[in-house]
Amino acid sequence: MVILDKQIVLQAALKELLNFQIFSRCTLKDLAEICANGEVVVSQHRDILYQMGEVADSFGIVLSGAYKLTRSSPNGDDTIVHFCTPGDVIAAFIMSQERPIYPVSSFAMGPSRFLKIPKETYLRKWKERPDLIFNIQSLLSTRIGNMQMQLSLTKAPLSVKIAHLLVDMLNRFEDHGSALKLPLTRKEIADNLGSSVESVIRIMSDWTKKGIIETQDQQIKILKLEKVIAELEVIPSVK
Amino acid sequence: MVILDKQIVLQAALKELLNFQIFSRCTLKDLAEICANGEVVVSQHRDILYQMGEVADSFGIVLSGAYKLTRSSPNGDDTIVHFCTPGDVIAAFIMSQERPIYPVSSFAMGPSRFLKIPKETYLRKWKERPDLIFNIQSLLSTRIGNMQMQLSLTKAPLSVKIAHLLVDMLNRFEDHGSALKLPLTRKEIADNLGSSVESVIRIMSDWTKKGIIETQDQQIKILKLEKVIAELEVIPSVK
DNA sequence: CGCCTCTTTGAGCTCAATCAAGGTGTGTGG
DNA sequence: CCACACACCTTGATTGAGCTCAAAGAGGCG
Repeated sequence: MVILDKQIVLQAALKELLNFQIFSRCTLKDLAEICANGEVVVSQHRDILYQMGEVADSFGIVLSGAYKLTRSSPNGDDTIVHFCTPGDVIAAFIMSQERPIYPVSSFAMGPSRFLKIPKETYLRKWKERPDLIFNIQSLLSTRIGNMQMQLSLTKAPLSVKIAHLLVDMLNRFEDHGSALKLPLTRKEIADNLGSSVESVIRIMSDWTKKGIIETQDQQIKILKLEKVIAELEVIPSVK
Repeated sequence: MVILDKQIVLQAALKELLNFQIFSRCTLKDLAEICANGEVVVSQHRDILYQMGEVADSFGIVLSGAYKLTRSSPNGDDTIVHFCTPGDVIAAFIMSQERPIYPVSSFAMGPSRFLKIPKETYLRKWKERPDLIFNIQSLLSTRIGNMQMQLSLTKAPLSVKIAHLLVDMLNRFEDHGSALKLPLTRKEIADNLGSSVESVIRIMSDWTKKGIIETQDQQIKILKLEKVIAELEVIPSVK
């Protein structure tokens, strides 16, 4: 009975996958193969999905909600390396390694769902499909592009970085209006940008006062997108 | 005659490729296929290989020397996104896109050599070889790992970042002793770490005075590796 | 010889980190 | 049900690492 349930849930998940670009050219039958022995994981806020350093025996795709990828340093503070939103793959890149190790930890941000696929399926099914690999590669290069952008912003003032992050996050959920569809705390923003919570708060409070953004229940809403984008163009005067 | 020359040069280059891990499992015959219509580009210091924003019709592998990947911002300062050393591929990740555009510019650092391969060869030969694609993917994930590491160092003091960079660069040329095998200016270090030249100089001058490093002709030599590594562990005291 | 790149040093200033303290809402165990 | 812990947000005061600006010396090159 439980097994039957799982099958049903999996079937439903497969249909969801069709919406994501990576699988846009797949049929349901394809997906059934590709996701063989897959399992839908339902996570609560702050649940851990993968632990950095563990041997990686599975990977997967974010179905709904969001997961943050963190890398913890010896002392307390960890860095958020990436926010994974629906359609994002987690750990797929390392599946082709001999004995893969998760390079980062993954935590759920709010209630989320994840389609977990065993490594074996990857080796047996994914490897044979260049089209899939390329799609993953293009996801990867998007990710790299983002990171490069972030790196090139290191010299920029904090307000620019925050603005950039908000705009970026908003773009991912284009269809859902001006509110970020995931609970994003100021601490998380700080951990992602490599700054302190207090500084982030100071800037965002300012924006809130000016009516540029609004926060309710950790759901950030951007009221005046133009103003946020204007922040991005605060380029120090060039001679 | 010229063509013959080119063929000879190419043949020699193919042999060099055998030393790199990506091709470790290839035969010379394989390589001849993979590098069909390839061409060895000889670059001088500061020569540009690829221009950010241009349509990408070729990619390739660094044979010797080094290239820096830079991303220039609207105002003057550009960021160095990656240092490519022998065995590194450039632009291979974007070859599978419809109409790829170089996302960064590539400049030679000192005299360097690059094996340039047309996009067409990629589409006809590389695509069919999952093993190659995986090797590229693993290069990519190494690159991502590095960037993540760099991101997680954003909060660290500048000295830690510099130390990290030096150790990282040294590890790439493991066999060649304690000197970095590429001309690396302080400006370039600054551009890579997102800091100012002056700050980099201040820290490195200090190290030079202490006899930890030595610079001759932009060749940085690490005299006391332990001391540099010790810098990495300057973890702010935790309560 | 003038131009360019790279390095160096000093002085002043600024952004954001740190420290400190307080507020709110939620879960949890006595 | 209260107390306590915990996660998150907020504000103020202080401080320092590193940026900016300025000025100059040292090769290398056409």
